[in-house]
Amino acid sequence: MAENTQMNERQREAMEWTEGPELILAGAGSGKTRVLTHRIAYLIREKQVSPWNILAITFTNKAAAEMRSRVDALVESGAEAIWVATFHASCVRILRRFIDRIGYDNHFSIYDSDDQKAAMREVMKKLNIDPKQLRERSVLSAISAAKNEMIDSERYEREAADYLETRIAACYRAYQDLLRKNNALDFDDLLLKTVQLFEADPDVLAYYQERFRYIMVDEYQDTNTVQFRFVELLAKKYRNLCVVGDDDQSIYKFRGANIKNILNFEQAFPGAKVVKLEQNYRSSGNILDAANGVIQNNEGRKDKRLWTAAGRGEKVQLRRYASAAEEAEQITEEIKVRCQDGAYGRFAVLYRTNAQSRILEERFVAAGIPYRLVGGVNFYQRREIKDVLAYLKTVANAADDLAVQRILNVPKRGIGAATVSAVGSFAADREISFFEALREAPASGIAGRSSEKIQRFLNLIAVFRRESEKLPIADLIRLVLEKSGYQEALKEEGDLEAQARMENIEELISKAVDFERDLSDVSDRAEEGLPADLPPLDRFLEEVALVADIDRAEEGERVTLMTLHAAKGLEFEEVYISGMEEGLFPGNRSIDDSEEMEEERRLCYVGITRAKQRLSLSSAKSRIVNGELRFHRESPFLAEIPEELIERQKSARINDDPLPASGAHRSSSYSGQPKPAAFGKIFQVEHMKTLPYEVGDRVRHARFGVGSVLEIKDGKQDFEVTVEFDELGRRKMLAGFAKLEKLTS
DNA sequence: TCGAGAATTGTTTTT
DNA sequence: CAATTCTCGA
Repeated sequence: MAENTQMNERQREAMEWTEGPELILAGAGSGKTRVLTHRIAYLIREKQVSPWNILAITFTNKAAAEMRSRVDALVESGAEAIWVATFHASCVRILRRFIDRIGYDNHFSIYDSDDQKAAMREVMKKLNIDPKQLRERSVLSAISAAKNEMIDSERYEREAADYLETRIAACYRAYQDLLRKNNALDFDDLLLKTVQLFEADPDVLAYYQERFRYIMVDEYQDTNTVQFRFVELLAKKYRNLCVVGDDDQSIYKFRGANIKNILNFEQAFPGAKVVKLEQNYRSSGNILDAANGVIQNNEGRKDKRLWTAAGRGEKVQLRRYASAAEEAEQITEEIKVRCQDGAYGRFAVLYRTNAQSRILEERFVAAGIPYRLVGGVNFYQRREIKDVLAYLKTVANAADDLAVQRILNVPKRGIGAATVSAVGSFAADREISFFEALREAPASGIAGRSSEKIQRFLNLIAVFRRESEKLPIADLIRLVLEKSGYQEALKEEGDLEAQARMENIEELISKAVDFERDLSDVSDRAEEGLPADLPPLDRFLEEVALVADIDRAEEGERVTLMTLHAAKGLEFEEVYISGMEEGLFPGNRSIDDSEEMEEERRLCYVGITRAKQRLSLSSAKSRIVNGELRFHRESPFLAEIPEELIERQKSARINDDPLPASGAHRSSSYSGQPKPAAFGKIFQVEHMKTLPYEVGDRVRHARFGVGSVLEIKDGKQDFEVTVEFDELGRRKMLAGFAKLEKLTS
């Protein structure tokens, strides 16, 4: 929505209420970000509030960045002083400064989910718990749930009701000890420790209460109990708390989001002003009514109904296909037909699970339609990136045993599991860190034959540490790659995958360059009187820990492919939601649980309301899930859309054999059956015969620049394309990975 | 100690 | 189906 259009009455009312608690119930597409940003500008301009006293909290980095730039555009001066950050980033900032007050070291590492898994594995080994009996995953999620509810390990132990919980309690305690020993916090700890800090140290709390006199929280329906407490504590003194949310868009229950936070806001903050934003500026009437039709089946929601001044628009398209392959093919085809002007950015294809993206991607590549895949495997989770980061972490925080262990034998140095466990138990005996144990190992003969190799490793790290003092991070990474032999090992592998890894590392390096440039630009920390002693490397690692994905340049017009969750907060002219099937969306687990069903329904509501002009919902009669062919009926949500809004089409390829009755078996899996001959034959992708370019074409690569295609070879999974780049010379790459763009000139 | 091949296992969704 | 873990031979 354009920033300069007039605000409607409700929006203005919400904006102008600045003193005391306020709940803004902002339906999808009702302009809530607009209200928030204008409210900030209003506080500063009309109410003479210092930007310094404003805190705006979001959930995602994307949302924070978006809000930041819109506020910057609106506020003429002093905008940098406004704190706009995610919950996690805010907490890190506070903890870096004050966590020593509750007995931690300010230089803590932040563990991501992989680190957590590794830590838990170690814990369970130590406690002699069979990982088959009790999965580390489920222990971790139990711990996470506990932390979200602010239950520490002691209390968990006390309240453990059965044997299983007792075991988990033991893991919890040991896990927490391990993190503590490694000087690390996990994501949940960031919030929990901040709240504990506030509760333990009135001075710190008072400092931040005074600082943040005006607090705004976006996506309030997604807050969990710790987050609520965090906000509640901060707002306690001035009570200028404004939360914006939509209970119908609460889709993160699995992550501890407590929908009661929004439903009971008025009880928690008596005298709260409540404003409902119900006018939708995004979708056409039919789409909006479809959304309303679905969501009204949920109970226990705040009463509201979105309306629009726009016309009916096109009807909602409902499609039924014979197979997931056909679905993907038809969606691709339709987009191609509907997009004559090449403005592919208008389209998005949404789905329930990331696994569904692959089949779509294949078709997009085959059709030569540019697309952008959001989510999936995080950039920072890739092996090579984690390896490099582990080197950096080792340099920055030698107490981070996990990082040290990760790189000790990467690349291969002939230091194996036997040595690691010997050094590990040596470290445990002496109560020293793994790294220190490594240092002493050669002398005390612990490591035996590996002593020399360990010594070489230690020297390597010592060099890095020395150099890290004076080198920019990017150069340090290059040094690590070279001296550690990592680069050479990759080169030796020599295949395209190795090259892709190298490219990713290059991307990390350029990220580091950007980071340090930004750092020298404006340092918002400096003016806050933060001890400037936090070295750039530490800050870089911190940033990287809190950012899920690298923001790849969004150059060019591309169709967006992403999960429904990732789509929240976005909008597109035309939206395709694929896989509208019972058993997939809603998932099998949700079907006999009404709370889960409501969550899925909200997710469906979120998906529908992303569409501005045209919405297409499709399902496939058969689809391969986890390697087995499954048959699904249409999602029950489709039946909740009023018939008169719908335009239906059914694939001619569907035969009308009835599907088995629903209650018969919960998973309608037919895995044992022989495949009908029709499958595979008809839908076989004729091996991506169509790349959008051919030999001799001029193409552009996101980073390598412009070049000419020399050769296209039919590889195992993808085409191998050789390009002669003008600047960088000859490179071989996978077509799917390199995403080359044909130049028309 | 390491790599290749076999076996097994799993799914939501993410800061 | 694909990613991870396991097992075994060298």
